[in-house]
Amino acid sequence: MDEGPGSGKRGESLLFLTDEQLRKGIEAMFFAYKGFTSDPDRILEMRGYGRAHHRAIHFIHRSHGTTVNNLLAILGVTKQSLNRVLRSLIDDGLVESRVGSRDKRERHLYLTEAGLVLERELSDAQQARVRDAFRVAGPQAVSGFRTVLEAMMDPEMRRRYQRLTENGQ
Amino acid sequence: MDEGPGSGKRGESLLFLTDEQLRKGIEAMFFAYKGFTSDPDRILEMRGYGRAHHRAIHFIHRSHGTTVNNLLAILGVTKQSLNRVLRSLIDDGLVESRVGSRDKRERHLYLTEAGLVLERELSDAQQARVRDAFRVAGPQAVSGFRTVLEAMMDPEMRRRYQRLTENGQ
DNA sequence: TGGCAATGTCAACAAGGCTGACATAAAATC
DNA sequence: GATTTTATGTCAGCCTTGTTGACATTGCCA
Repeated sequence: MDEGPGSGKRGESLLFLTDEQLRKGIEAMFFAYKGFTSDPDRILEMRGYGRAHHRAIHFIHRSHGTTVNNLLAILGVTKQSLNRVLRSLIDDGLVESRVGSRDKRERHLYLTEAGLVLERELSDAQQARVRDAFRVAGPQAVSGFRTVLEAMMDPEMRRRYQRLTENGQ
Repeated sequence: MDEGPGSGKRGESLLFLTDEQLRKGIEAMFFAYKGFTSDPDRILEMRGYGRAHHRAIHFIHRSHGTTVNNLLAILGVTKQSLNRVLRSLIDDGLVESRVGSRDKRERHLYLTEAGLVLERELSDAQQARVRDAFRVAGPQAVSGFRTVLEAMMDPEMRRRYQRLTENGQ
């Protein structure tokens, strides 16, 4: 390793900020994210869906009646990209799109009964893995895990995340 | 929330395993991973590369002279998929492929000077974000972060991760 | 009434996964 | 020494999911 920025030990209490420690963290993110998505991916595949469908289902479930625009902002994709996914979910009867009552331009999105069933299935699979990991790691580690992840988000996404998690606390 | 598996409080010390806590963890992974990759992605885009190129560059740098087969196992993709990426990196003079001396069927992969430059650029961008997050969160949180991520990996990937991180400790 | 906002849709393109098939060279094995 | 297996590369085609650009509809609002 060369002496790039952040190399070496800058102080007795900063040993966790060496290049080597940072690299471990980076690689841990890579490998963990793979595991994180692998269980739901297997379920989605059987239905002919992909990760994008899971994300849409998750956040529609999370915020019943959310608008398309809001969903776009949370997911951070283009409307054309989201629309493709949403179309298939609506056509398959997993998501319902209702015209807004206050503002009739808006569409409010809800999971149907069938949508809730799939959501539960995906959620169970993903939660099982996260729960096991949390249990093995313990409460203190989990707290640290969340703290670091939050610090890693883009400010705009952090705001959205915090807004999502503060209700339902 | 319904009473799915893992719902509710099972004991005074298990409040961190409620569905709500798990969901926060899941959403934190989603939002954090976005931030985690956004800085390198911007650099890659200027060169006409994508995430797959970054991953290849990272692990070739990490393990100088690794074989194609080894890289395939670490990345968890097909050889056709990796080959496409590797081809462009070799053609662009960022990666060198040398015939193995012991086993001449194998190709050993190395970053060239130009490859090292790009690696450093990508690495600096990603490390800057992770370093800031680590610094803000503190050593204890970082330790918990790594513990949870490790517990979240597939066993096979965890073994690979640990093998990678134990040398160069 | 005119303009802006929310949504949907068509078309085209790119990245990066995948499968299947086939080729070559070298190692390993019988 | 002949055969099989391994490591790699490559062609072709398919899928998901992201992108841009253009355009239409509807409805809110000033």
